[in-house]
Amino acid sequence: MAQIRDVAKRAGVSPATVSRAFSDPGKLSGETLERVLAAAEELKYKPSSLAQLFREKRTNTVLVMVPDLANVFFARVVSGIERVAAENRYNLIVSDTGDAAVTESIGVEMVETYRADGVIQLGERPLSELHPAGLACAIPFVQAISADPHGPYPTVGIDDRQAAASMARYLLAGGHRQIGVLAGLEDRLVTQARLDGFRDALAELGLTLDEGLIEYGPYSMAGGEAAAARLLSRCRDLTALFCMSDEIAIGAIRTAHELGLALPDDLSISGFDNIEFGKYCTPPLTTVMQPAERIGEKAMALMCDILKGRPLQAQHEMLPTQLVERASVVPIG
Amino acid sequence: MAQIRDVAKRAGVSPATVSRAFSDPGKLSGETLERVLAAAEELKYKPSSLAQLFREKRTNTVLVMVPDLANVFFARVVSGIERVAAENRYNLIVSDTGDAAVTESIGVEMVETYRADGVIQLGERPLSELHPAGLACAIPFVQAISADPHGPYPTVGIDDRQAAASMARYLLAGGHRQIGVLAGLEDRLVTQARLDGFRDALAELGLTLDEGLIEYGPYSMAGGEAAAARLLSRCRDLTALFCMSDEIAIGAIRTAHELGLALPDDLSISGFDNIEFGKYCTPPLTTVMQPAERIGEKAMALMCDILKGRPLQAQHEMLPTQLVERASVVPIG
DNA sequence: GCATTCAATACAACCGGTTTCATTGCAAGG
DNA sequence: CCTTGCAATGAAACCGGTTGTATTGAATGC
Repeated sequence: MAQIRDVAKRAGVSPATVSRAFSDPGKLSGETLERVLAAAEELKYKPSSLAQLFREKRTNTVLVMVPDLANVFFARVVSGIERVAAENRYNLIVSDTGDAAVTESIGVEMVETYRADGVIQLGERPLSELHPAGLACAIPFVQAISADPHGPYPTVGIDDRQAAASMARYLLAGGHRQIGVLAGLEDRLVTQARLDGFRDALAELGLTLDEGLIEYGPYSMAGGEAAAARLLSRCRDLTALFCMSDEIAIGAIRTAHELGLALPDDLSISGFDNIEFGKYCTPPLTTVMQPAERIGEKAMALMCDILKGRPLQAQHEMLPTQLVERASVVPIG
Repeated sequence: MAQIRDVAKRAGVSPATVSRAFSDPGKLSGETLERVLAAAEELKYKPSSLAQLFREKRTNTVLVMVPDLANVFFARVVSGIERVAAENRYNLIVSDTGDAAVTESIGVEMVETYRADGVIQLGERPLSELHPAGLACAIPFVQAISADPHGPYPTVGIDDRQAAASMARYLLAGGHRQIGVLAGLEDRLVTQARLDGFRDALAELGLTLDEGLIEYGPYSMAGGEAAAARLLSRCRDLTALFCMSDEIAIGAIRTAHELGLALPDDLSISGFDNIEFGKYCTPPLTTVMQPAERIGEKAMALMCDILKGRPLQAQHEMLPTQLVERASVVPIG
């Protein structure tokens, strides 16, 4: 691979001039510029990113920490991040953090050792636990999805409480009163926020949530399948299931089918997220749309702002959700 | 951030000694080593990866080019790649190439400009088209999924022809003779390979494939939905649908439901890939398991071999598939 | 006791760009 | 005509590690 010195020699100029030909062409006389570019072209010269980045002390790379890459919802968010990253000529290092609790520290280390300029965290694993004091300032950090809007760092997500409340109202408007809740993992903020939303909607009708109708479990199809089995065997008079994610709902649908229930007439089931599969369920899943790609795009845009030193317009972006009416929820009776 | 010189000064040694303390501790006397490590610890010294990589002319990074990140199947492959990459301390730059045809060249450029050490390409987009002459030698390159086993570079995948044949035999053994084929995109090698497998199975019974029963379309749920609609309106006596991917099959199931068909009795539908959602379809999808994670793992392992200069055991890995019997295919009658 | 050898460590070059500062040369102004 | 100023370019330092080579000193052998 040709180097800058080779080009300089061929063009009869100094390396500095070649460097300037690319970074600040206006500084050169037209004739010199032409000669340099021609020489670079002939030698197929491309600056070594490694050398450039070393000099600049930047990596042009953002680390994205994903709890589960195989999860369609996260994959869509990453897809959105990817788009904006490409536009801004950033690379993405994608790390599947799995369920290990320690992995956050690698994010900090990646930045400290100059492997990434910033970290985007998907899902709920606040780095602040590890760097309690002013993490937001210490390293460029953005959290997306199920973010704590009261945390110290910028976040992008939806108003989980509001969104859950809207779905709950929809179920209640259909006359449902015995509504089981297939919540996700109990210790997640997002779970609590959505439960709060559900309670809000109940409260508007003067009702309260029967804690016995809540069944917790992993945010996955298998988790939903199992949770539904537990809940449905315990409570036999439910008319609807409020699921905290589409995957949980899909698992619940399977369980319901296996119990011989006719959906949606015997049991209404609602989801959350609006993953593509929902449309292809039997019956098609009524759910709350979360703008996954746009959340990713916004998160990366925020990261770009931070990295370029621009002031943030907002610390906590809340993107609009939308209730998607399909066939899995019907009015009672 | 503390630098190597700071540590050297504090430990009363030269920077070279500090460097060796990490890269080759055996070279130092026990006492010196201890002093250096203590100093590094106190200053919280971490070597700058940027400087190291620049010196080494390596990036410790592999570029993964994915046609569609939001596709669950690809996501699982990436997940497998990720695992092996992490084990070998490689970073992944993930690039969603979308449907643009030119994006391959960025892979080459990424390597040439020292942004990545090698490229793993998922799906069918042979870089060889751009670098016809001995690409395999020019840059470290591995292709996974629907790979051409006769190409010039290492590949990891399955025996598509064989796998398709096994599913076809299963359908035929169930007595099906009027089998529609929801093929993917016609111009893909993988599509042709699976069609060949289907023909093989027919030939074993002295039958030939009626080209009129093939319907091409995108490898997606929407594609399957549309293709099924076209095929089913054209051919009314089909007893089974052989789909080239689970997503296509899922789309077909939706169409069949909408046409009022009772599945699987009126129509058997088979998939290909074994994505998680297949198990949760109604009816649960009979399909061919492709070991997505293992393909990813193997692809990254191959890449590691190449990058470490180890000889490859095999140029073309074919991982075993397995027929997954569920409820969407039943014998005729 | 002196030469030889080897372990331990320091010195300095190097990776390939970018950038600061110095230098040159030409044009404009007094 | 000489000075001043600016545009264009070159020389060299620099980023922060790694590594080849030189150096030192102690141990070993004869």
